[in-house]
Amino acid sequence: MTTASRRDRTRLPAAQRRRQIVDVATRLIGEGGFWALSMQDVADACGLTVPGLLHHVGSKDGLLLAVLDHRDAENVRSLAGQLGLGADAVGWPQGISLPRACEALVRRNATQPEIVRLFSVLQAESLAPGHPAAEYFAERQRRVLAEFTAMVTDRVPDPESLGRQVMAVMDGLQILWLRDPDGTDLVAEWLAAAGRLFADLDR
Amino acid sequence: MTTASRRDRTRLPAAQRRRQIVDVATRLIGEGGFWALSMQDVADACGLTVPGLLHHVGSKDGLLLAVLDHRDAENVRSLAGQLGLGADAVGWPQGISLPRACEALVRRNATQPEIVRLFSVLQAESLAPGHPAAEYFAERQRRVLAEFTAMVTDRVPDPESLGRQVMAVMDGLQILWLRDPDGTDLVAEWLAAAGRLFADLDR
DNA sequence: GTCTATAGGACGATAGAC
DNA sequence: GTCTATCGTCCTATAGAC
Repeated sequence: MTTASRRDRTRLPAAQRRRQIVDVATRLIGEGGFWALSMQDVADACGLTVPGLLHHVGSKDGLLLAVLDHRDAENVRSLAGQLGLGADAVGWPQGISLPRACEALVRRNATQPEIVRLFSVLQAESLAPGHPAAEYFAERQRRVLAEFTAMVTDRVPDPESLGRQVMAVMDGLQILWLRDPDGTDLVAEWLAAAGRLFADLDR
Repeated sequence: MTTASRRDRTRLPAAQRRRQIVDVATRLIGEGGFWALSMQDVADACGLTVPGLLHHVGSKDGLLLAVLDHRDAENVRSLAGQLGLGADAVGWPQGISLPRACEALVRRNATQPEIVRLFSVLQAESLAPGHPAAEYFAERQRRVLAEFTAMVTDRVPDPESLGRQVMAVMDGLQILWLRDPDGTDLVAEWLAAAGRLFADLDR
């Protein structure tokens, strides 16, 4: 348990406190999105006052970026482990087919709806030009598209188009699933869609 | 031009004033999302004070629902006209194939990115349980899925699964397109995806 | 029916003491 | 590293003028 029901009065080391703040904020943003997030709620859950919280993250936007950076690192680490690859790969796993990589990604996402909701909500929220995470998600979209495209280059007529369609289906299915978790089987829907998308891919 | 740069002092009929308010709010929500929307900004753009604005829409949530209802009506009307059908159909056009209906929808969406962004942002924002538009989008998702499913029943093995994939691709492509309008051709990407999704559909 | 004036409560952020 | 005090802005509600 990293939260505190009332005021702790404990003086934590900076790194440990920061980790606690990121964990709490990840949970709260996943529940209500970034705009609904109150610094007061985060501070309360950490046993801090609001200025105490701001001392660590600078601003509400700074808190958001800290959460996103931590999730990115966590995702890369976890996916590399799941695929039996070394954790030294800074970005995307090498030497694996796009269908296999996507399936691993979807299977992992299906086990953590709160994290998926955090990304789904923020990805759409950040379509607004001035959003604090706009540049983060723009860069992320460019990076993922480049990785997906590279994995099917020379194997299909239009690799970039297939890459976009794969991204679109994964993101779109996540939204359908989050709004109706019991009526939608994320993994099954993805595998069905993948069968159609990757039909003409030589494996 | 339905906005006012300063205070108008004009006394408009209720229906006309309401229409003006909805138009202004539609634009502002499309630019920054619902959470970033300030009632003060809406009132200013309409030449009103904030309580004057609230008299017409009741609350900020009421304003949001008024915007969504108006867009729904507008979309149905426009799509029916585009497909050469009567405007008496309350819901979805009858007697038309799913691929044709989707193509018409995508072609129309490609001409109005601001409206598409409004729906994309709100759809994701409303994944948060307490969001004022949560029930609206949940109902909308059920309705669209039922309509899509009905249009391919008895023509594919798993009509509901295909319906979900079609919804997912359309929503997902819109997000990719909105973040990179110049690098993404929404209609072309949809047609390419549709070719894969509807491959085994007897037309 | 339509609007102005005003006030309450919550939020993000800053300055400065300990 | 954490606190108290304070500011400006926002949404909402009420009372009452036209």
